[in-house]
Amino acid sequence: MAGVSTATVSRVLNEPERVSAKTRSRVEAAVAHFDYTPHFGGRALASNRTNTVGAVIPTMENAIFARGLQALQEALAADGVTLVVATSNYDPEREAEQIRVLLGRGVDGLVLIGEARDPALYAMLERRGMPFVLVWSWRPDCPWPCVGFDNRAAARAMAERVLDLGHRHIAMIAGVTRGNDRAAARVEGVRDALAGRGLRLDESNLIETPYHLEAGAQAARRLLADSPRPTAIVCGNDVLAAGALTEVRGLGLKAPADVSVTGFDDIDLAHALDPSLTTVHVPHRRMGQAAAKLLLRLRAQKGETTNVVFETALVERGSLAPPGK
Amino acid sequence: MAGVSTATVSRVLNEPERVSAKTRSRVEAAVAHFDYTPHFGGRALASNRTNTVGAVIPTMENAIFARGLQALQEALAADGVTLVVATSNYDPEREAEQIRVLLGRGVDGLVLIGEARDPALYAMLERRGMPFVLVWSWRPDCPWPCVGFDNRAAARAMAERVLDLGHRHIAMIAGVTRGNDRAAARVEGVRDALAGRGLRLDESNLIETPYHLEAGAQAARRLLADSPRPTAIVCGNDVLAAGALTEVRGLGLKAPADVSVTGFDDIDLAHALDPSLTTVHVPHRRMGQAAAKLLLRLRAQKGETTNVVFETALVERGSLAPPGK
DNA sequence: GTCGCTAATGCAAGCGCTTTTATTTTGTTT
DNA sequence: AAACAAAATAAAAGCGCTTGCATTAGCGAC
Repeated sequence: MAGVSTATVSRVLNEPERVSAKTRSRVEAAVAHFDYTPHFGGRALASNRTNTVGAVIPTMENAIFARGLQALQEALAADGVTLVVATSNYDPEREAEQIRVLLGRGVDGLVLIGEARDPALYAMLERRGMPFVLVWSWRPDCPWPCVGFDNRAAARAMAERVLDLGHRHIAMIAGVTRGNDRAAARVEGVRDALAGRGLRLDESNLIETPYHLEAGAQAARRLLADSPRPTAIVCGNDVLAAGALTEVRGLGLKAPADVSVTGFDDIDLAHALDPSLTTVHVPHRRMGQAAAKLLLRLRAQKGETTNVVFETALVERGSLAPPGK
Repeated sequence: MAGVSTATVSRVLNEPERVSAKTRSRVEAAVAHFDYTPHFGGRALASNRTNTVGAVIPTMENAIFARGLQALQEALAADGVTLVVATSNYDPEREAEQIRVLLGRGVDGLVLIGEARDPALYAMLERRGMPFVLVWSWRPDCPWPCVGFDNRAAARAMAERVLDLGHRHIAMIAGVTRGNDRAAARVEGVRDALAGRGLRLDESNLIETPYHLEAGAQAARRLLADSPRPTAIVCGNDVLAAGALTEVRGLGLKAPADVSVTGFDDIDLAHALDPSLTTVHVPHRRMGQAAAKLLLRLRAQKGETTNVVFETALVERGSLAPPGK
């Protein structure tokens, strides 16, 4: 209709500046008239690019990843890149499988949560030259491009604050650490803090459990049945902490008077609780944006990779107080 | 390597039963050996199918859609279909744009939230023969394939329960109704209930606001500044209700003694609150599964479409009580 | 007007797969 | 063992786009 070859149409769509203004407007008119959309497959086949990146997250069901993901998506969209999200349900095998699915879908980049992962998988990604970035996790000498924060140091800081307030009998409700370096690092951080005061987190004071409200509640029930009761429960995550708080109330106890509770992540819900939750604030959105930026850079040129580390902040709210207060 | 033509490889991958066991295993060995993944673009180009469906949701940031989406994704994955999610941030123009992006990505089906939408958009989808299903919304004579529940009836039932308990001065915090039929239907439902008792929801007792904790809190502050105070605040959504509850506490009032609060959606958080939230339970997961099933059917054959309606249930928890109790 | 140079466009060769059609192999029947 | 049918495989033609290269148009200088 515009009286030009398909090559010109292609150029109008992809590099408009290479086409004269006159032809371009004619082509654009035809495109608009026929409501034409380029065929994705043809495009992918010819250019060997899909302008798609994939992310595998543990779950969409709790809000932990939602905000960061949203920011990631927005930042990618600004560069015309679409985000495809898959979930692993915190299962390493399932994660590997989902990564394969995404590769099969021709993504040209990956965002993965955390670092703990079969080396063979990393090898495969490198062999294929697939750019990827790890988010949510960071440690001083991580060999992969990553954007995150120091889970261990943050957990340590939180536990130290709890100790500073005078707590000595501290229990922890952690996420499942298998295949989850963040959960594991948070446990280590708490151990670090306790060790600094000559204390230790023995087995009876540490419960690992999936990140669900109900699981947090159950864990709290078990911990609080102990005698003497712990005076503080440090949780690996806000959802667990929310569950714990609910259970504290359910047992007829008062937080923080009878037992203090702390969380991690600072999801919205944290200050809707009563008492509002003392937790570790994590800059979800900025992490998502930084991840997008880094991944786009990796994709464009195999340039140097600069890992990005964010600071976390301890947010003190009502759920933490000195013991017996 | 397997000594067969590409045609045979293709068959092994797509219709294994059409290939003899011997050749098949040879091909599979070669596939495994070279870690071969079919090229997505080639596939899409040749078969004109991407095995991808798109969903446009308002936001990932609050948990409302997370669970349903997760279920949708799982159900689609069981059929080898990948879900691509885009967000509109409750903005109709942005939604239209995202739909175009997804079409451009060659999705072969769409899941959209709610029904309110430019007719031209529906026309375009039909013209292209693009299968789609509407979720989260249902009304008796919806002309499009939909899977949802009757928001209006559910809101009405909730408001009637509030009235039954003796409340007469009822206020409402609703979501923004522009381009959001669910939010609008919920307001209508509350109006219906009030009208049934000869009452009405006048302007000073209805605040429309985005679905955020903080917005809910602010709205509650304004409503509770009224004199006399409303004895019950019906919220269009659990997040708003959580914000309202926080504010009630912040004002030094007690729920439900001074003011009852109700929500809608029954997100997890609802029973972690104190008081726990009386709300309308919505079968998110089942909705997601049903949407997947319907969409896959539509995609396979342009057969008859049976809309699916789910029942909602009023879940009474601590935040609702008779006035002054 | 012709020439040379650059900018704009067209030509045509794939990209890696699926699918129809043709051919070969295998198995069955007589 | 020949003849045939059925099953398995190969051959080859695209699918709709991008892109390197060839061609043409446009334009200023002589």
